[in-house]
Amino acid sequence: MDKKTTIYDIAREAGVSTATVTRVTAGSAKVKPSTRERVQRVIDAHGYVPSAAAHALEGGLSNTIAIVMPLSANPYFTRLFNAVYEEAAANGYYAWLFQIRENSPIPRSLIDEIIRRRIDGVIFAGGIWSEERSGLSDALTRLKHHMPAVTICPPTMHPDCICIHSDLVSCSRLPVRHLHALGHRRIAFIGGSLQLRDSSMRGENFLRELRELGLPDDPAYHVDCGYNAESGEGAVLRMLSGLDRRRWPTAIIAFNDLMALGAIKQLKHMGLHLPQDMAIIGCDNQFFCPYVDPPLTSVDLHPEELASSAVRELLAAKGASYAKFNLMRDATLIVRESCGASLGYRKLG
Amino acid sequence: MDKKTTIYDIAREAGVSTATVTRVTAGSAKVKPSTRERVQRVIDAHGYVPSAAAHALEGGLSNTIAIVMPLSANPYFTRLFNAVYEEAAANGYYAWLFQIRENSPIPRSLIDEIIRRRIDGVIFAGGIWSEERSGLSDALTRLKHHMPAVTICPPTMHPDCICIHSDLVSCSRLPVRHLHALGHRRIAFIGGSLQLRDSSMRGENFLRELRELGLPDDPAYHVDCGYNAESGEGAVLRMLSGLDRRRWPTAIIAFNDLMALGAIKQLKHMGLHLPQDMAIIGCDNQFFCPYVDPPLTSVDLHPEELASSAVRELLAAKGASYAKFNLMRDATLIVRESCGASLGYRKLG
DNA sequence: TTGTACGCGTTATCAG
DNA sequence: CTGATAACGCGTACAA
Repeated sequence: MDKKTTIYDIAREAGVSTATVTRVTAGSAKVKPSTRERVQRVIDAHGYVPSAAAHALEGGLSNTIAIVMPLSANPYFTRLFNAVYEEAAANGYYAWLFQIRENSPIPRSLIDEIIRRRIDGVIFAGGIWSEERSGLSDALTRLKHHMPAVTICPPTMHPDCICIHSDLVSCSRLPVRHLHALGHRRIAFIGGSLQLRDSSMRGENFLRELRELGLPDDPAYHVDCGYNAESGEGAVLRMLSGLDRRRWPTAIIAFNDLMALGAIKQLKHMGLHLPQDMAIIGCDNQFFCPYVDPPLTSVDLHPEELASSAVRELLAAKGASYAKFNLMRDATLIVRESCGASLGYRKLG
Repeated sequence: MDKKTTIYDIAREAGVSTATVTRVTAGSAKVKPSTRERVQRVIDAHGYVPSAAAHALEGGLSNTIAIVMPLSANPYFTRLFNAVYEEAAANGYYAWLFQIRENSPIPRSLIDEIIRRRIDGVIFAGGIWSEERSGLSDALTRLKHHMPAVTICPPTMHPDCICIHSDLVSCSRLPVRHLHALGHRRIAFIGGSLQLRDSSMRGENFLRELRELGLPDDPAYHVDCGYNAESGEGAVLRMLSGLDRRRWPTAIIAFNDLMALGAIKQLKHMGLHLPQDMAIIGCDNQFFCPYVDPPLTSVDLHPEELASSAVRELLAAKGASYAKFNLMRDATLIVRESCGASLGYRKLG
């Protein structure tokens, strides 16, 4: 690493003033071609690039938005981030990802860091936060004076953020009604922890749907667990082994596709044939769904659209004093074979 | 957004000098407790946080490393990034992800941006770059004067980077020898484009292994295609439909697990039983491998270790004029059921 | 077309 | 313990 060359070095070596160097780098004002060329030569020779820090200090913007998400291997978050990155880029911004440990609160120091760097706005994503324990509320309050914030997670009442979320009602309704229409009567839900906001809301909605259809809302059909494939495996094992075979559900809805993957493995391991012996529906419509055996029916929450809306709203809110509002995106059921629809028969639960 | 409050505002309102405010925020020097408390109160009231830009200008560091990767849904890159992020955090750094379009060269403007922001070092990841067409070489040359660089991809001869890579020989050898030991004689490889560096090296190594074992290196057993599940599907279809059934391979090695996923779907669709009728081995040992039917045997390239080594070497290289060197990490074969090992029989090709 | 001089927000140095 | 002040690198008025 050479010791950093500054605009002064360039100016001196090219025999011009710093102002002229700026004129060349910014490409803006008129500079005599011969001068411009001479300066450019020196710039190239040194590989000189103006410092963003000095520029920002001088009034330039950081052109950066932050996104805060749980550190997770779940591709849902990759999709979310990629879409944020793309939409930001389309608007001339860079997206900076800050990760937090799953199930631990947003560190105060992280928010400080984001403020320190004078970032233009923040997106908080990750449905699994319980608002109270997550520190989200604190974070929004502290951020309030500095930059706009958007959340992509279950609706928040906090006044200092725009809140973009999936339609958690249709997210439960779609698979339940679909299974019901196929003739299923005993439907189970394996979902993340009831302690956490997103999964408990989904769980509640699930139960409401069952009741509306007059189906049994047996607590044994609702298993609390983690969020990955392994959790799905364990959940199915626990649920079925605790139940007399005649009371087994005929269909399972999983909180996400990872869990569905685990559930399928466990069901096959127990000798069941899918979807004949058990229908299953996941959530997130991940890339692997068409490749699961049987191909996995799943609810698509359209994370890419949530993400691009989030970026647009964030940038629109910038500078202006923005009003809090919620924006909801429909869910879509993508029917494949794991729910048995293609069998063309109506199961009688 | 309030108009930004500066250290001057705090100083004035607390009736002290800016120096004292710094002493309070930095927590370093001695300040009379009563003064400190008074200043802190004003700071809290305004939610004041010192600007990183001004700090950097004054000589402070950015404490940021960049990682440049292809924009991809492949979870391999998520694992890589997450590990970089964690290792960086463990060393007091933030990792900033910059994405580039798959198969397009690294934009000059991106490198400029990274220099502009005075980032402390860069990691380039993504095995699929052909060095010449990727602009990697240019990028390294331009970066040379500004910050150290580490690549995580096939070994580069470029003098201005530390190069960390997987052992591409064992990556081909492990699955080929394993299948050979199981009795397979006609082994195929479906790999990314031969145009690109990583896949062509893997392809060559694959052929060399076949020859060393005296197996047929029929060109029909080597299909060129993309990198996702869909590509895998197509590759299998093209390969098998172009081949007399008696000449079909008895085993397929896929460039990565995504392609293996697609291959498996296509093979089942053609009515084959796995692994009896066809063994298959993937690469990357992704989270879904144990949940594929049959569970997918895969080569683990240990991306997390590549990533953390990259960060450590990068930080070690910082400031010092560093020497170019290569660092190679072994691959590991994770045997599951898709290669038929558990069948305990030796197939005679 | 070009140069001079100041301000941006911080920290560090040095004097009190 | 505290305050005044000089950098830090850049862009931008304003002047020439």
